Formats: sequence, structure tokens, C-alpha cells
Amino acid sequence: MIHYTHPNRILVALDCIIFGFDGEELKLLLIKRNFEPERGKWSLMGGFLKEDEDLESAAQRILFDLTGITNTYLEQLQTFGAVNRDPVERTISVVYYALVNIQDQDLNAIRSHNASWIGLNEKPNLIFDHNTMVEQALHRLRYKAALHAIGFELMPEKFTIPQLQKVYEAIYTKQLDRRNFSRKILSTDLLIGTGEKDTASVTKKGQLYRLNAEKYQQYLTDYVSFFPELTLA
Amino acid sequence: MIHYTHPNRILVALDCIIFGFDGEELKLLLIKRNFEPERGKWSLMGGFLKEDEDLESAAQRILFDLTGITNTYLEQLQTFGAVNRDPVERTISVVYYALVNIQDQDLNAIRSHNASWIGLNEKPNLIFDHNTMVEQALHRLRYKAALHAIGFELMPEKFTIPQLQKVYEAIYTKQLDRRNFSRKILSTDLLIGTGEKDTASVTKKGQLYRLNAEKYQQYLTDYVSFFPELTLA
DNA sequence: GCAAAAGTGTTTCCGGTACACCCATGT
DNA sequence: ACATGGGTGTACCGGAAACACTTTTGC
Repeated sequence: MIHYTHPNRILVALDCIIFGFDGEELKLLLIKRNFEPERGKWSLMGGFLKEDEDLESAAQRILFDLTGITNTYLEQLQTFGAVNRDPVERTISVVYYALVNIQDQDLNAIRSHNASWIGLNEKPNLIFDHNTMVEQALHRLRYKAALHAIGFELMPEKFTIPQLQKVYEAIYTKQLDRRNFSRKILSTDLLIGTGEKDTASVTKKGQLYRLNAEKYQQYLTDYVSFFPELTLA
Repeated sequence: MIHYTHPNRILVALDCIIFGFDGEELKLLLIKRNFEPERGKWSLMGGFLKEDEDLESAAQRILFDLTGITNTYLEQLQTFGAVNRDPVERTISVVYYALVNIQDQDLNAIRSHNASWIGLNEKPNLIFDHNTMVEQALHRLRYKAALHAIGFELMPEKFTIPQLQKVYEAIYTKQLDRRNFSRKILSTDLLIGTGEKDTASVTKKGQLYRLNAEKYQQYLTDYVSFFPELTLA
């Protein structure tokens, strides 16, 4: 193979920010490193880009290794390339963020990587520039969720409208009006009622809905002002 | 220096998508390659990341080399990393896009790189995945400009409101209502009237405004629905 | 019966849009 | 005078926000 006459080949890493929702709180899947460098500290799940691998494939591989999850929302966030961001060696990191249904996870895979779900409020300090990455991912998530219908990605197969509302309240750390929320969501035609009731609930059992997959495809690409009232500072 | 025991160091390139506005049309600064590979074809301006250089600095360096412009809007778009995107050698490319005031350019620098401003409608076919990059940059520009006040970045120091309107009409290829546009822009308090009149205009000379730098800083980070009526498909 | 959560309806208000009219300038 | 383009005001309409009321369930 022909090569460029350029000397500076650089190590390319990927890091994954994995968001999940447990019904109450927005959580991150973080690993407590049992390997060098920075053994014993917390970090995002990462890895290196292989020679014969697309960027997106590499991100999927890393996500799968940790969780066993394959088909999920995965989007490139940003590439971080400060000279000294990794003290071991010059490395640039292409960062992806994922929204996963926390129930789909493979507990064995997670355990073997020494990973845990940690609420955003309890997030420990992370190595390198991983704190900045998380901050930026959260910002992007808020941005996206206000304009596109991606909140569903954090839900299980079937869910009630109040459950969905909790996702949005967790994303924006803000209370939303139950009545307006319900009306807005239903007006999008994105949900299909299953007739079933939420057995988990203690009091009045809400109706379980599932996603209208067809409509959802449109909403992912189309711009939709989901929550204009939320300031995206 | 310690190194990771990982073999796959990869060539990291940067490409810059440079938008400009000539008063009528949205333009791209493209180069007709007088070097290999793909000599004679059109491409974005690019370069390789150096060992001791931040990503953002590298993008600024490339932009400066081509235009002589330093302080301008520059934002990382996305990193492109398909295995075969560069037929010469595996290379990932971190892409930035810039919004420049077309009058600030250094014509000598541009000429020496064999570059020209080309209207979006006359864009030639570009090498590699550069067409996709431009497409995506345009999408991002439309997205951003609808939510944040970045249209000003394409304007000269002083400008009239109708001139600014033409920028937005060029970005969205859509006619906007003169009266509503003016009211919306003025309501933001982003413009400061200079009292001077636009000498270029043939008929009624419009008032020249300049940017309220302080307010502008707020608007860059804050979310503002500038043009909710524009679909951001 | 009561508390807690889910579901539905109504009114108000603001902001976007569409429109009409006036002003300044050069020919 | 008139054509061209800049500047300001107003009325309407739709969607978001703020409210009240009813229903279901478990204790």
C-alpha cells in the first residue's frame, strides 16, 4: 500500500458515554479501572481504533463489549485532541454517546468490566478529560431531546406516559406539567396504546404504550420543537 | 516517554469547510489541487495533525494558511473515519467549519493555494468524502443559525438589516418577510445603530448597524429560537 | 373513605405571521 | 413623478402554559 510521506501517525481512541434511566434518575455507566493507566480510578469505557475498522463500528464494538447491547441510539459527540489530554502518550479521542434501555444490559459483561450505573448527581471525578466529555454529552442530550424525539431511547419496550415524563424531568432536572406533557406527546402520534396496564404502579395503573416505529423514523430526522419552554443554556 | 503497547497509530487529518457570503450567495472556499493525490480535482482545504498541536489549533492553522484570517467562528463539525475514505492510506479526518467575513480574506494567500470562492449552487464534485462533509456542514449551519445568532459571523463590521436578511435567505434558500425579520432582529438588542447610512445602496440608504459584542456573547451560548418557522429537516 | 397517581377539558396569553402603509433616495 | 427599497404599525391566529375536575386503585 502507498503511504503519505508524513511522519505523525497518532493513536486514536474512542470513549463512550452511556446514558441510562432507571425510572427515577439519569445514570451513567462508568468503569472502575482494574488496569493501567490510572488503575483504581473511574473513567468512561474506551478503546483504540483498529486499522480495519470504521469509527462508528469501533464505538459499537466498545459499547457491545461492556453491555452486550447492539441496536441502540449511538451518536458521535465530538473529538477531543488537546496535546496533553492523555499523559501516557499523545492520543486523540473520538467520543460517542449512547442512550440505552437499562433493562437490556448484560449484567455479566458489565460485571467483568467492573462497571456500574451511577446517578449523575453521584458522578465521581473521572480521569483525563472525561469529565468535560460527560458535561458536553449532557449538554448535547438536552439540546437534542428538546428538538427531537429521542427520549424514548431510554425507555423499555412498553411504558406509560408518566414514566416517559420522568425521563424528561430527569434530563432537564425540572418538573413538567403532567397534563400538558401528556397532550403534547399524544399529539405527535408517536405512541400506540397497548391496552395493558402498568402492573408495577401502586395506585391507579397507567396505560402501557409502545413506540410507533414508523412515525418515529420521521421524528428522528425531522426537527420538532418538543420542549420550547426549556432553556438550553 | 512511555507509550501504550498498541500498534495502530493512524494518520489524523483535518479538513476545513469555509463559508462566506458575498452579499448575494452563500459561498465555499475550495481549492483546485495542484498536488497529489487527486491533482487537478477540487477539495476542501486540509492538512495533517502535528504531534505537538491541539486539534483546534491545527484547524486554525489550516484556516490561516489559506485565508490569513485568524479570529473567526470555527466549530468542530464531526470526525470522519470510514476505513476506505482515503484511498492512499487509512486516515481519519476531523472536520471543522468556519464562518468568515469574505472581505477579511488575504487574496495572496488564497491565490497561492489555488483556492476560489464558489457558490453553493456551483459546487463541483469534491474528492473523497468531502461532498458528504459539506452537506453535513450545511445542515449544521442551518440548524445552528435557526437556534443561535451566528448569522452575523458572515457579515462585515457594519451592515444593514436588509443585508443581514440576505444572509439568512441564502442559508435557508427561502424568502423572509422584511418587516418581521427587522422586528425580530431588533428585538434581540444585538444591533447597535451607527447612525451612518449605507452608501452602496442605490435607492433609500439603509442604516448601518454594528454588533453589540456584549449581548452577542450571551446569545452564542444561549438557546434562542431565531427562526422557528424554518424546517430543519 | 381516603390518599395517590392517572386521565381529560378549558381558558388565557403570547409570539409568529400576514398584511397595509409611510419614508427616503436617485433618475 | 415614479420606481425601488428601507422602516414602522396592526390584526389575527395557533399553540403553549396555567388552571380545575374526574377516575382508578390499594389500604
